[in-house]
Amino acid sequence: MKSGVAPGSSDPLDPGRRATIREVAEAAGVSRSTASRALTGRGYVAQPVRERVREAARTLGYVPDAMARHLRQQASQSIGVLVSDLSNPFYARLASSISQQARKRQYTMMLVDDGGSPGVEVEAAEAFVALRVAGVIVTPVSAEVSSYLTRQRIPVVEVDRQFAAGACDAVIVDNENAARGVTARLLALGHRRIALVIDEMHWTTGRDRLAGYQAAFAAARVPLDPSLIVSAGWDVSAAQHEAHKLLGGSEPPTAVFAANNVLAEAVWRAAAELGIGIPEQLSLVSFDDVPWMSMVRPGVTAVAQDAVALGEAAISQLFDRIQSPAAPVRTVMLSLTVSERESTAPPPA
Amino acid sequence: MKSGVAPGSSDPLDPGRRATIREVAEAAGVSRSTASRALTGRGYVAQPVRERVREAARTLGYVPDAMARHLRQQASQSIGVLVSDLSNPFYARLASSISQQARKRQYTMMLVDDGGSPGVEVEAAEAFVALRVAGVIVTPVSAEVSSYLTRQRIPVVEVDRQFAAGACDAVIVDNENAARGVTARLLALGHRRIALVIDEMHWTTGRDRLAGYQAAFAAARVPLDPSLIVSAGWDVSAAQHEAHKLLGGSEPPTAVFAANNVLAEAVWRAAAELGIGIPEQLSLVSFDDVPWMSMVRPGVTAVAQDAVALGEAAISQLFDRIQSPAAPVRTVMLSLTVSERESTAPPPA
DNA sequence: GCTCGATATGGGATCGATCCCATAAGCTGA
DNA sequence: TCAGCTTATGGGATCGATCCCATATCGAGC
Repeated sequence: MKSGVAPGSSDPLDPGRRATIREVAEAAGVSRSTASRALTGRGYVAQPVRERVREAARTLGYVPDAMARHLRQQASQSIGVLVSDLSNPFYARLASSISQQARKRQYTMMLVDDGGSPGVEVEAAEAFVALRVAGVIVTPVSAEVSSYLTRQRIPVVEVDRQFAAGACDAVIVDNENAARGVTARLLALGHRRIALVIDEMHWTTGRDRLAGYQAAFAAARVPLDPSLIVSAGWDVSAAQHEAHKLLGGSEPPTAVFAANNVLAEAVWRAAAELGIGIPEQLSLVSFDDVPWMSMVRPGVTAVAQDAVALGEAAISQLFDRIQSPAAPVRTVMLSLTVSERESTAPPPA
Repeated sequence: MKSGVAPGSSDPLDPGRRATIREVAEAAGVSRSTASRALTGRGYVAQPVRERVREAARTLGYVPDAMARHLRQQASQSIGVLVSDLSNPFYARLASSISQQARKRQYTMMLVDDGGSPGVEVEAAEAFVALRVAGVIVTPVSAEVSSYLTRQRIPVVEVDRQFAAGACDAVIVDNENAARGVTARLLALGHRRIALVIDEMHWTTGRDRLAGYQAAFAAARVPLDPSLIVSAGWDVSAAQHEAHKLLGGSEPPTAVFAANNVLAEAVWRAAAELGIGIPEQLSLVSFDDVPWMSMVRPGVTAVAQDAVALGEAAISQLFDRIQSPAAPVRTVMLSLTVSERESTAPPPA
């Protein structure tokens, strides 16, 4: 009668400490090796023994220690995900989609909301390295993350934005085409003073949306007033202030193309404050379709990014990379659709 | 000249494998023990030695293996978080808040979106146990999770909903009071046919919101028509169908209290479809204030839950519990405020 | 001179699971 | 009868970091 545990423990699921495989093996009367084979299903184990071990594990409430397993196997079953702002519905849907896909593949997800800060981003990447994650999906805010993780031999996929073009995989959307499309639509309606409200213009997202906007003007041979390109920053309220200035100015635009959902919200609110009627006095188009755009009246026409598809593409790309680390780097570009609503009309006469 | 690595490796940050503490120690000409002490800062190390070791670690791009460390220390630096639906802004803000707080405390967050499925929830809990997380924060959909994790001696905090009252810590909001308050407001405006559109009525959230609704009727001595309590399920479109039936029926309500933001959205869309004017023909109040409610016209009056405060309270509760596992179980209840907007008015004459 | 304490370092054991290898039994076929 | 194969099991070694303990040196105090 081997003992040593607390006296009178009635519940087998009530150990002072958690059960280890050694205890499972002892309970089943086999060695740790056999117990391990029985539970993982790798290697020879006689049928009755396998069942005895499984039964013992169940009784003891045994849950294998993932740390120990991964340490031995030098590979973990989790992926790291790094997004800019979880409270933005776009990133939330992206994260949700990635979480679901990861679970399907029996991986767990480490998620960090870096709040758009490069410092936090790199810090989180270091934590991922320490945890030896199998791979990382990131919506980058600097070139540092991907290069650091690549140096550390950890597969990375950049999503939405791309900083390390050619150096690591990426899944992005066709920003330029979509931006050109909606801008062209506004031009075709007769608008000439079309403002672009944007956050930044150096990363792929901003750069390409800007490029599409400019390309549409060029194709229509319409001169472009550079003062209509407004850099409005990240914060909703700051952006709202900028939008207020733009719309309330002496020579306001007749249409606005907002480069993301936060900026569209800012423009919408600013227009409401100023009592500017949409679409009679101002046409509005957004990049990134989120629920409120189909709830307000008039509904806001928006370029729809399928965040779920984006997440799925990213994770499938990541697992391809994990499987074949030496395969050539790939950039996947998803095309976009436009959700046509009622926020556009010809400019006021 | 000890060697063995790939020939001609020029970049010190380009190892075939990742550097271990053994290699750092060798590079600095000390033992592993000393290197460990130098890096963790625990125990005696002479100043020059400490600097030599740190320098060697930097040069080699050394990142300690969290698995190995936690295996040895029998404690991990990560927490598990389990939410019902990341694409719902309420859970997204909650997760975002928890992520930020965890990072501040040098913990990483494992996040799972269980999609409201009890099966997935338990599965995720098992993964958390396997990873030996320091604690778990969960918006539970069954009593199983908390009891399982508690049995496994893992600190749990239930947030938003409470299943294991008295058995584990919880952070919830004062659902009953808030529900009674807004219902009373509608009654005071003269409404008698006030519908409650709700998802479930057995968990704390649903039960208490229902109780508050009923209490308001009782206090006002107004009889309550049970057919006005509509169970509309989880899905937006299904809920929209239910709302459509309710509002389009022969004896429609003059006011609706929607028990969460998804249901409010469904009611809002259904009213729009049917051309029912808010607030002239129908007053609407929501539980859980989300951005679109302040963007649509009229704005929707809503009970505001501060998801950020909820997350902060949950995580501080969790760390208290981690520090003192034997402390008495606590339930924290946060009070709520009402965002008064324009979606309510006296009933049509 | 010797003990005592503080400073400083290294050697091995340890955490829990896996996996290579040794061993052995049972069976087939030459 | 024995080699050669399959089936089945157990005994260490291993992953990487930590930490207890042994050891060593130095200076101070008696």
